[in-house]
Amino acid sequence: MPTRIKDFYELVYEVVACVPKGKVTTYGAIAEYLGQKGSARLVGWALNAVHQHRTDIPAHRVVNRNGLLTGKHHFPNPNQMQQLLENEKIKVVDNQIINFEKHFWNPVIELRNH
DNA sequence: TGATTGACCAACT
DNA sequence: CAGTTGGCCAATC
Repeated sequence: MPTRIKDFYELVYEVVACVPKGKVTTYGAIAEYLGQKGSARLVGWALNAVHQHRTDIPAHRVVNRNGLLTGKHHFPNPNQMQQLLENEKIKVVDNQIINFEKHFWNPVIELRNH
């Protein structure tokens, strides 16, 4: 079992860790930032095991392109994801982020020269 | 080693 | 408008 994290995972974690408080991003945006637009599923895979490698990654700030909390069931406590978002002034109704566009944080733009 | 699946997305039917 | 398909890559069976 490798003690080192896969490069792809590292990149995903780094991007997620750079998401400011009160902002959210999407799987597709991260994949696009990594230059692999079609690999959004890999971002999901990376986050699936995120808690096994890094427990300090705000995975609750990553949702699908609809602003839907598709990954909440993969949290230790599904309610925690929504709770954390609401704790950051992000309103969530019916597993969906209100004013998602307003809270959207695009790594491609924010980290373009990073 | 081949087949299947997965916290996705976009295009097509 | 809803369901299907293709694509991308890694992990599991």
